[in-house]
Amino acid sequence: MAADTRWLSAEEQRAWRAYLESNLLLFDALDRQMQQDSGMPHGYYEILVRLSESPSRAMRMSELASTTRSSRSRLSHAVARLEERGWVERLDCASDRRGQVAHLTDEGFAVLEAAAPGHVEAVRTNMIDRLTPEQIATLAQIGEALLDHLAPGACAPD
Amino acid sequence: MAADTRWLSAEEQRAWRAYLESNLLLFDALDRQMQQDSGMPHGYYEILVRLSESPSRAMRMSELASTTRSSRSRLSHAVARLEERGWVERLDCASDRRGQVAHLTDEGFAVLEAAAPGHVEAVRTNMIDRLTPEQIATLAQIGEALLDHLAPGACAPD
DNA sequence: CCCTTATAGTTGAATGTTCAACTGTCGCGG
DNA sequence: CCGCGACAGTTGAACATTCAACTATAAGGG
Repeated sequence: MAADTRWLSAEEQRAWRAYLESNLLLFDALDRQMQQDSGMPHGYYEILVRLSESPSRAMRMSELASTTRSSRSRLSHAVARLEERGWVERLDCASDRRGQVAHLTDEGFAVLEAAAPGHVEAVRTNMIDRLTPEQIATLAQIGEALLDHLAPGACAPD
Repeated sequence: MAADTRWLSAEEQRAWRAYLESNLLLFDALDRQMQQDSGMPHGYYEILVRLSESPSRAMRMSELASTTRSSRSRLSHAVARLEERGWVERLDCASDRRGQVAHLTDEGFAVLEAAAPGHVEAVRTNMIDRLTPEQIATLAQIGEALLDHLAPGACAPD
C-alpha cells in the first residue's frame, strides 16, 4: 500500500512547506507576544474572546470546546488555570446537572480588553498587512474549504 | 495606544478565523495520524525528513533547528528522544568542538520510509485534495510572503 | 596569554497538551 | 423504576515545549 502513494508534486510541496513553516513562525510569534504582554498562551486568549462574544459572557463547556476547536480535556485544564487567576468562573448548569458553565468575570473581561490591541497588532504585523486583499480573500476560502472537511457538522447557526 | 487600534475588518476577521480554526484542526489531524501510525509527533517526523534530505543524512544541531523552525532547546530535547529510540545519533563535530551533528540512523531512515506514505496521504486528504490548483498556488505565495517577514535572513541558498 | 563577548548546545523547572480512565447524570427501553 | 448506553466533564500520568540558567568552546582584542 506504500507502493502507490500519491506523492506531492513540486508545486504542492512548495505550498505545503511554505504553509507549514510560516505557520510555525507565525504562531510562535503570536504566542510569544501574548505570553509576554498578557501572561497567557494564545489559546487561552481565544477562550476569553469566545466567552466575551456570548451575550451572557458565559458558555457551556462543550460548546466552548467546540467553538475553540479544542478537546474537552484541554479546555477543562485551561479553564481551571483561568479560574485560578480569577478570569473565569465555573457555575453549575441549571438545566443539566452534568453541565458546567464557564463565565467570564469582570476581571477576565478587563484582561481581555487590555490584551486585544496588542494581539490585533501582532496579527496585522505578522500576517494581514503582509497580504493583498486578494490573498486574504483566497485565504478565507481556503480555510473554509478545509473546515468543511475537518469540522464534522460545525458552523452551528448559533 | 489602545485607542487607535486598527481592528480587523469583517473580511479580515473572516479570513483570520478560518485560517486559525482550520489550522488547529488540520494539525490536530496530522499529529494524531503520525502519533498513532508511527508513535511520534508530527514535528519529530519533520526532523527526520530534514535529516534524510541531507546528502550525509546528518546536520549540525543549529542548522537543523533553523530549517525545522524550532528553538535550540526544543530541538535538543527532541533529538534526545529520537536518540533514545535509536532513530538518530549525536556525534561530535570535527571542526568545532562545541558542535554536535545529528545523524539519521538506518533504523531511523526505515521508520521515516514507513511513516511517509501515511503522512502524505493525510496531507492530501485533509488539505491538498480539498483545494484547487489556483488556491494551492496562492497558498504558496501567502506562505512565502509571511516567511519573508517572519524569517530573519532565511532561505539559505544552500 | 588573559580577558571579554559571542556562539553551540544542554539542562531542569514550570507550563501546556494528550490520552485513557474515571465520576456522575441523562434518557430511554422494558 | 431498573438497567444500560450515551453524554458532560474532570483527573492524573506521560509527554512536549518554553524559559532561563548553565557549560564549554570560539574569536577577537589588549
